Amino acid sequence: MSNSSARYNPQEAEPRWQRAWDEQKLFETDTSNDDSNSNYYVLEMFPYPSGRIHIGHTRNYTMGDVVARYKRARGYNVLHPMGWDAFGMPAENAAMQNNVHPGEWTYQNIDTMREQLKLMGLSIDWTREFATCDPEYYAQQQHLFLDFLENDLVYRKSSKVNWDPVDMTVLANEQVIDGRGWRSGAEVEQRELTQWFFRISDFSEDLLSSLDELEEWPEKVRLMQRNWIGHSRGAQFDFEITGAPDGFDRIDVYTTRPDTILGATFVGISPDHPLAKALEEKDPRVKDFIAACRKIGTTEEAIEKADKLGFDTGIKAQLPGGFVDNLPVYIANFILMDYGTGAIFGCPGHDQRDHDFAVKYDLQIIDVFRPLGSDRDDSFIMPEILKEPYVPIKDEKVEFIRPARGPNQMTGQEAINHAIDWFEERELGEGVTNYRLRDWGISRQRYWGCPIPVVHCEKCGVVPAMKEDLPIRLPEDIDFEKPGNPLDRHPTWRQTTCPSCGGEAERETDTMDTFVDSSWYFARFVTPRANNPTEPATIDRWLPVDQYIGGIEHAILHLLYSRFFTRAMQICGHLDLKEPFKGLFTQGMVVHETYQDKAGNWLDPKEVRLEGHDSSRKAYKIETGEEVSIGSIEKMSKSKKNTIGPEEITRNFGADTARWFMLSDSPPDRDVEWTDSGAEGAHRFVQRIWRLVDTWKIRLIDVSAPSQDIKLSDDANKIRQASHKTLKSIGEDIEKLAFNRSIARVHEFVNSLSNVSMSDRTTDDVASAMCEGLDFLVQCFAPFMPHLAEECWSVLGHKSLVAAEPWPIFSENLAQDTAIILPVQVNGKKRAELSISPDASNDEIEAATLELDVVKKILDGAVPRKIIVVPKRIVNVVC
RNA sequence: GCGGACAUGGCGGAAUUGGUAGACGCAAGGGACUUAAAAUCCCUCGGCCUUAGAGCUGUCCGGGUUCAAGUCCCGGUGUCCGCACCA
Repeated sequence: MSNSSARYNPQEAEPRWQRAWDEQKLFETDTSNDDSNSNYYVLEMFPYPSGRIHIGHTRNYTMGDVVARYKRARGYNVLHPMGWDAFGMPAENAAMQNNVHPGEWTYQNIDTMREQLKLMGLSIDWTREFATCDPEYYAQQQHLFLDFLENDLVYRKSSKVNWDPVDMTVLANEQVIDGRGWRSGAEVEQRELTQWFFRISDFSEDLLSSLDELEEWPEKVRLMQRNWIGHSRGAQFDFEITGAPDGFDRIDVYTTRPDTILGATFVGISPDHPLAKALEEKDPRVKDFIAACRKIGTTEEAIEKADKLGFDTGIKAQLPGGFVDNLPVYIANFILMDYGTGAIFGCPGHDQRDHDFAVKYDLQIIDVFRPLGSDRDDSFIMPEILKEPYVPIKDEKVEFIRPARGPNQMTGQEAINHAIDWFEERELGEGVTNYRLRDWGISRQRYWGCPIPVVHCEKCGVVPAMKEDLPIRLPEDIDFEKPGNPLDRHPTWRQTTCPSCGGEAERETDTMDTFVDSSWYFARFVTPRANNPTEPATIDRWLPVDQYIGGIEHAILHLLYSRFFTRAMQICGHLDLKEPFKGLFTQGMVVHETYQDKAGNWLDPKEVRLEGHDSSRKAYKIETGEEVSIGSIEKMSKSKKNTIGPEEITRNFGADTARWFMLSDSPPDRDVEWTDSGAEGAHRFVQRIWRLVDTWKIRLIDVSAPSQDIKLSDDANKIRQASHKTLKSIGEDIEKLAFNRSIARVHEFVNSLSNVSMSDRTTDDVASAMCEGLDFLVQCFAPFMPHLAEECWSVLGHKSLVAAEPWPIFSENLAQDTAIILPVQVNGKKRAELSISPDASNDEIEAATLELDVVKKILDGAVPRKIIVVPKRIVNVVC
């Protein structure tokens, strides 16, 4: 069966070993054990079934697979599942374009992609597979929704929402990027709709402060989440107002700079502020102004260009006690209703935006503090004098000129705290913490999503579905002829009875945001067929996920939602922890060169022939011979045609080569450039290992690895030292996910084993050390190239599967060198090397150093001032 | 504007966290084997040099600390990323 030819044939061997693993059910995990210390959960972000696996997926899953196989060898009970994030717009788009049911399209894609993934030889427990569009899964999600409803974690409100006019659905704030829909790219409009919201903002403080404990997360992701949650500390207080409509006698404002209150020269309110709305009804000019504000788009460009617009309402504001007085109240387009109170005071002396506004509307500019050492005089300063606002950096000390006369110095932060105290002492206002994070709107006006399990009853209002009625299934017979939500116009699906009164009622036709589906799937994998969302007895032995791996693009949305969901599930008793992912790793993308012809059309790498190298490289279109330009290296994308399919690589070189190449060279968190020569190089290495093993197999038939206590010849000992050293460093590097370094160590090990010549004169102890060395080698690269490893393992005479073997036992003693080489510096410059026993004392090293010819020559009889010996590192002679 | 990260040969990147800079790989050049090609094996591969040496120089630029700096400190430059009318 195994081929004994000089070349390894992955096309033949890979499926054979995949079958062997399957037959032994090697990767099926028993989650019911009660020894949670030996459990290890490694998970890669599950894919959307778009149709084909792309190379980026492959890199992601290979990383997880290396960890899974390594941890399994280290004796852990490893859980490594796979599923499908299967609801979403593309299925509906396909339905509209090709007249195919979204479900059919999705499940066909899943079948294709599962086959593609299986070619990679991943150690996945496929018995746990599910798709989020399986009714069995979304039934449990509906169950969670009802629990959330009971625990007041979800609510309904009418609000202005982001409406994507192309996808014809609502988007969460997180899904609006530069004012455009994250999927469609269409400019988002504002609409008033009644929507379901998850109370994520109630958890702002916890979500923020717990980030500090996520030590195995990249600092970058934690920082992005910190910024997104957006903590700010300030003061909230009321202005009294005069001249306003009945019922309005004060304006509540929020500020992070209460220390500038004495420089306030106007008050501004949002066009959506209740007071603005009241004024709008009485005064057509206000109505016109507000309409003008709404017209301005929310895109970045629009905001950049937009002028600061203000409308003087004629109302005057003052702080009780007369500290500031007679401030004009403006409606201003730059004030957001959903941050703080929707109203501010303006201090043009110390804020750029307020300054712009003041200049435009000719308002007073007053400064409150100035840089230390400034000799400006203590007086009101008009716009022409204070051309720029003075905005000190946070820790900068400033000198206050109001209210105190004379020196009054403190840093910005001290001043803010001081001002909050000032407000509180006078009972004018209070310190308030604000967050940027808004509640998560989850209603989507789409078909292909999880139905929200509630009904609308004329008599009883909004009534939750009964848990025994779950799942509320999506109807199969749907019509995609018209845009919008097909559930809305389905002839019968909406009609139901009210669970409360039994009368006629209508189903909710909105479905849940697909980010809900991915917010708890990791928990479901532990007991994927349970009759409840989780099995509390089992789940806490497996969560949190020990190592989660995925793209940085999910740094905010998915990872923040999952953290919220875990907390919400804890409140509902489905599990008992707050943080779902203990270790997080964000992997880089696979990128490729781009090619473009004269007309600007992108070309597939397969259509291009390359010539020359370095700066004289040229590319030609194979079909026409026309020279085409070589563009930048970019993320693989269909639009730029610079994609390479995983099958293509598997067909040419086998899965192991692809796996090896994608983890070589580039550190896993950085992008890796796919190049043909790199892939060929990886394949050459596969064959090189095969030759090494194949060469030695005959000689090793009657030999076994040397036992620990046996003394070996120097040659044999060197091999044994290299084996144990390599074993250690590869293990450490895999633990750190430094796959590129592990791979370099494997290369070095192969280089050194290849230097051992096999001849008739090879002694038995060398052969014995080689026996151990080759076993170690195969086990070390097995997590990376599992098929080749099995083939080598079997050729080396083992009856077992290497995938089921424990990691070899490392011995510190055997890794110990008999002599080490110390670099010798004189005045910090390397001049010589010293070969010496590793346990030589510093005195012995000093003495040996001074005996070196080079050192003697340089010293020329002089006595060195100092000799620095760093054990096992370096010697430096100072003279 | 605010916040953050990074900068090492022709290229991707190592460097035990202050201790031999350039591991390992890719590309390139030379040689061996072969009728030839592929495959394989061996050698060279940061720069400089009328002194080819255990020589000088060299990790974005300019300073500093240290016996010793790619690594630490101060000041610049450049690139990339996140957020952004957030009061």
